Amino acid sequence: MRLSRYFLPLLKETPAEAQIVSHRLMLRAGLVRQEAAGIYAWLPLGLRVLKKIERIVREEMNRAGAVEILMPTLQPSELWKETGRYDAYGPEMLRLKDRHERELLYGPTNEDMVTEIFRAYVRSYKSLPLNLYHIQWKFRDEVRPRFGVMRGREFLMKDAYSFDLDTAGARRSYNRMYVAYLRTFSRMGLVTIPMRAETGPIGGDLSHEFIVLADTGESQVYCHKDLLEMPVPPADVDFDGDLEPIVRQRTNLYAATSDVHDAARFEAEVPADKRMSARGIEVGQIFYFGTKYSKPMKAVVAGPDGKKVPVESGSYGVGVSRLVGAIIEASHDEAGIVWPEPVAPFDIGLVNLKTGDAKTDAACEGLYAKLQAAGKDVLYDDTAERPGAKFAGMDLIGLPWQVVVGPRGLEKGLVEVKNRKTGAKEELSAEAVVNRFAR
RNA sequence: CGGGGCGUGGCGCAGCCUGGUAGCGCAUCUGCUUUGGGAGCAGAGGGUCGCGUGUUCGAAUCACGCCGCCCCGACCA
Repeated sequence: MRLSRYFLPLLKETPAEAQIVSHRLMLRAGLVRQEAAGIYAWLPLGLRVLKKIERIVREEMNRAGAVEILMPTLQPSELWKETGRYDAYGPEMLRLKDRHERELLYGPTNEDMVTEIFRAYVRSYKSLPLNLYHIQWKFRDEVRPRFGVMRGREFLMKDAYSFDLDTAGARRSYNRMYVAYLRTFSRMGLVTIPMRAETGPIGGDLSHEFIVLADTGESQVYCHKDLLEMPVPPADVDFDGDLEPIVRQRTNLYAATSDVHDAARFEAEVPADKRMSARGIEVGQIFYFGTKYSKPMKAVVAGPDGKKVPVESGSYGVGVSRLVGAIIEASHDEAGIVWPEPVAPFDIGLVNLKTGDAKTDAACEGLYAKLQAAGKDVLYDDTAERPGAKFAGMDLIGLPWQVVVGPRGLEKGLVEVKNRKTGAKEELSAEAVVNRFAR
């Protein structure tokens, strides 16, 4: 992408409303624009990140055997009345009426609807286990939206729902999501710790929150330090096999959010030098809730004995839009964002220090073409800005690599490659740069 | 929902207390000079001060009402 033809509104000054660093940087780097409290428009650069995160989530869900669907944002009130949640959910649910005075709601979650879909088609235990997920916008009319996209009212969430014949099966489904989440967040460059958590209004009796440690996090968490060093399950982990050892390796160690924290147990179970208390951002949560929805909604299947039983379910959420903020909280410096490569909006920022200079332009065009041919996403700054402004802009938007081309280096036949994260710079020939990034 | 704060060119702010019809920096546009870490000079355009009502000869400024946004707390992916 040529910057001169792109839409990248960078802000030199920080908008007054933004308090935390990820929000400030998202506004300054032109990722999002706030349209109302907790409601954001995604600008080109932010959308690219959102899509990359979404893709990783999708790949790992599919790997774990979940099946993607897409449910609507608007739902009829009837489903929610069946489960009793229409009244129970309260003012956080946005309710509206269509022209025929029919009651609709903007979905804050989808247990009711997915259970309706399940019961409409599935009759036998032979169709189980089943895990249906979608990635869709949600709306929760939070009393107090804040922290930019970290606590928006409208947000993009991946929500998965598992269906099993019995509790043992449900436990296996839960474990699959547990392991899938470890992989998902790790691929985004995040260190997450699964923590025992309260189940909240969703219901159920087994739940873990996946927490990214960050000083600005909303949750106070307590855990065993070794959880930070746990190996991430490999890509070829067998999701049809026994995942219990992987899960237990972690759940054996103390980890809890403040809601369920037990100080006495913490001190008894964790040696003093291994105790860690910190702030964290919740980026995902998994629940097992059994027959909470299948019973009232009569989502039943015939078991091997021919008897109909309500299915055992769980739900599994990932805050996709929240992750954009969470990743920035976990990865930035004074100059701006430092994107982990897998979620960076572009792989490489190509900086032309002197547009209009024939040799510099030619060298840049050559690199731009070859790097793209090598499969890299390149943002080519071909604008007439001054070098200083270009450097500052590139650092702000945080692309992992900067390739800097100017007359001074070209005299020696060299261009500069800078690693945004380490700040390390090296001078290479244009050819060597292409080879560096070619796979 | 309780408490606090803010709303003035695109952005960041001053002016408000002590009413007299709007100012600064950045950005934008033009020209010249610059060009390896957010350039310099000269010039130009752009706002009737969130909305409404009231007080007053006169309201960005005072009063009342409304709307929007932010922060702290309780609640949540």
